[in-house]
Amino acid sequence: MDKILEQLNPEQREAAKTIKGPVLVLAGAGTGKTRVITYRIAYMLRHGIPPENILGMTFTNKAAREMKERLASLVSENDAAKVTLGTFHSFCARLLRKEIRIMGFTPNFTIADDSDQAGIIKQAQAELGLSKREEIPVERVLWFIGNAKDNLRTPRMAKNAADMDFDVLASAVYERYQQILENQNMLDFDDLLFFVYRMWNENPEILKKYQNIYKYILVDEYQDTNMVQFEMLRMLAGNAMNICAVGDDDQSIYGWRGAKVENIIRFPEHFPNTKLIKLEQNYRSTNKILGSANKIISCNPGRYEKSLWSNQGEGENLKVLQLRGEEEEAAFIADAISEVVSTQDIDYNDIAILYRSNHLSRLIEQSLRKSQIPYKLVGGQEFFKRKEIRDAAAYLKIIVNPKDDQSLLRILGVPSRGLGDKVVESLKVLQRSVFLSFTELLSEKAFLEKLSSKARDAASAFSNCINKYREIFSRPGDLYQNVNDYLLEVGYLNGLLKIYKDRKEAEKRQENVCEFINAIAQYEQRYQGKPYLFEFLESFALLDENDKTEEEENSGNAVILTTVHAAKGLEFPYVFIIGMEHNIFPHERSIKEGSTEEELRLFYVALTRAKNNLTITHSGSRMRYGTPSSQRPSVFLSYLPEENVDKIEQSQFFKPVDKKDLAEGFKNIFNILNEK
DNA sequence: GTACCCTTCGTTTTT
DNA sequence: CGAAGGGTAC
Ligand SMILES: Nc1ncnc2c1ncn2[C@@H]1O[C@H](COP(=O)(O)OP(=O)(O)OP(=O)(O)O)[C@@H](O)[C@H]1O
Repeated sequence: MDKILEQLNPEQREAAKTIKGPVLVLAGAGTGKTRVITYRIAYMLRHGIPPENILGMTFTNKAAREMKERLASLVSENDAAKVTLGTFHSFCARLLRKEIRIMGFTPNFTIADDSDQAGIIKQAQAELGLSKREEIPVERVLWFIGNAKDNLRTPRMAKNAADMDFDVLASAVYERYQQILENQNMLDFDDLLFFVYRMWNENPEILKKYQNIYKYILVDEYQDTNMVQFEMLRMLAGNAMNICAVGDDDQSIYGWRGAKVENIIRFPEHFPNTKLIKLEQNYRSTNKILGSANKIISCNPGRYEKSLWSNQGEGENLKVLQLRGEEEEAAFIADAISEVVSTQDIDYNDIAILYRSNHLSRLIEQSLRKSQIPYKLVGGQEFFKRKEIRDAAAYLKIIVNPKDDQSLLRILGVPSRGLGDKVVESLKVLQRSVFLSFTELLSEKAFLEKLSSKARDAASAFSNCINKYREIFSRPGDLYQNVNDYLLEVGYLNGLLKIYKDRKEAEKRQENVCEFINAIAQYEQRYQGKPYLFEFLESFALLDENDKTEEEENSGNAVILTTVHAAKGLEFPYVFIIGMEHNIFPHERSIKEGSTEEELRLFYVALTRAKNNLTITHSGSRMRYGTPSSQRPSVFLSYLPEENVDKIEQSQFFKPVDKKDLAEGFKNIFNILNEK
């Protein structure tokens, strides 16, 4: 038999072999769905399908990279490299670099981050002349616009559909917002998908072109696709419908950002003559863990029952511990890890610590550092949200996209260079009559004439520097060197010391910026050939830099700290779940909104990450907004099957109660008593 | 135009 | 408790 197919069970094999027509693999956790995708691609390549014709969609960029590596080990590296693998967002971004002119943008468009978005929304509301009373909070507008785009609504459609006052106002803001984005040659995250959808929808010949390229489509984590993503897939799959989706409705955990489980449930309706395949063998977890997870998910009403079994043995009971406070919890985790690593055949990188929300990692990190336990914090875009990093990125964006006024506003006064609010005001005024972007205006006579001689000199110097580096960066390569030179010459690197008066803080910020520049160097090394600056920025905007495959520090041997969301699709021999408390997991807000079913699925995902050992902790008290609050254990804990769980004290974790030891101990005590 | 002090406020989850 | 934004005093 085929070498590739040998490594699959009969059901998986069936899915891998069926390369024509729609295939849906609907199966529980750890049953080898991702493996089906990978091996199916390998099988297709072995059977002469050109790699260029294959498109694989993953949920994260990291998953795409790992799949590519796995693929390279199954087929030739060359073939693997030619398969298109990525997230919907990165796929769309790359596609738009080639095709976006038809949508009235130019290929050097930049991607708006959320601070850009917030700024534009404020500007839009100001331009509409909304008073403080009428203004809608930025987050609500953001939600409205994102929701509209996910559901294929343009500003005009949103306006037409608006009936309530709020919708009327919000869609007006949406319209302004979109106009501002267009003026600045910017797209937001959701636009990446929506633009491709509209482009294909309105230009059949372009759709046709891509249908002829991507003849075979595979999608991982299909339960977390949203409406645009589905519509894109439906269009691209066309009549041939060579599409294979894998997923698990019980692991749908992104409903809050528009993902639709119906997509996977109704796949057979959407794609007629679907071959539906179910996988029931779990290759990941012991039966104690799998049984507990099955029991948990069965507490949700109205789901499609799945039967799952495992031959990974019975395994050990789950351990549940209550700690007095959060410091104790953090200390316990560190102690437990030290113990486990020194007494069992377990490495740091076999261990993961999972939690509901990012801030819960803080104390754990401190505690691990104190115990000198190497760890790696995944996801958590804290680093990229730092002011100094975003400022540095804005300096680069302004080079790539001269129309990016948002970035210019961001960095014009950072560090202060004599160009403040007054200058910004006159830029805005002038823009109403002279239709140029802010960077262009900076070197316009009409603008410079309005300034004091001091401001004029500052503006000219600044704009000369930008123009000089725009020229330099118009060629690919030498990014590291050029970025360094540029940030130095434009006064940003040294300016940091002026901006942050506290010495220590300034140095820390400078360090961060250096790390950012190092990321550019790493990107350059990874890249085959010479990258353009815009390519790095795109990779940066798509958070590609966020989850690089483990190399670097710790030689890869480190405990993983991650949210449950970011752990989706991963597996670890030894898992800790922390902060298992009411109002944390399930989250307070989900309780208020009545969306605890998704929280329970999230808990299911957390449990099913573990292969052999699972320890769950909750704390009796926790600081909330700087004041201590007493915490109750999560209801979810009471759903666990009692026979699979040991509720233990801290001390018992370190001295497992062994019946023989116990008997021995009693004997000794009796002996001592008798002697006396 | 800039520096610093004061309030306010809020905390899911992420491509 | 911390970040971030607004307001006031140089
Ligand atoms: N046929 C098989 N033979 C041996 N091991 C397998 C087989 N199929 C899958 N596995 C192993 O089972 C584990 C889980 O596989 P995989 O990650 O593909 O499952 P999944 O269904 O995608 O999981 P999840 O639902 O959590 O994303 C992996 O370690 C994989 O190597």
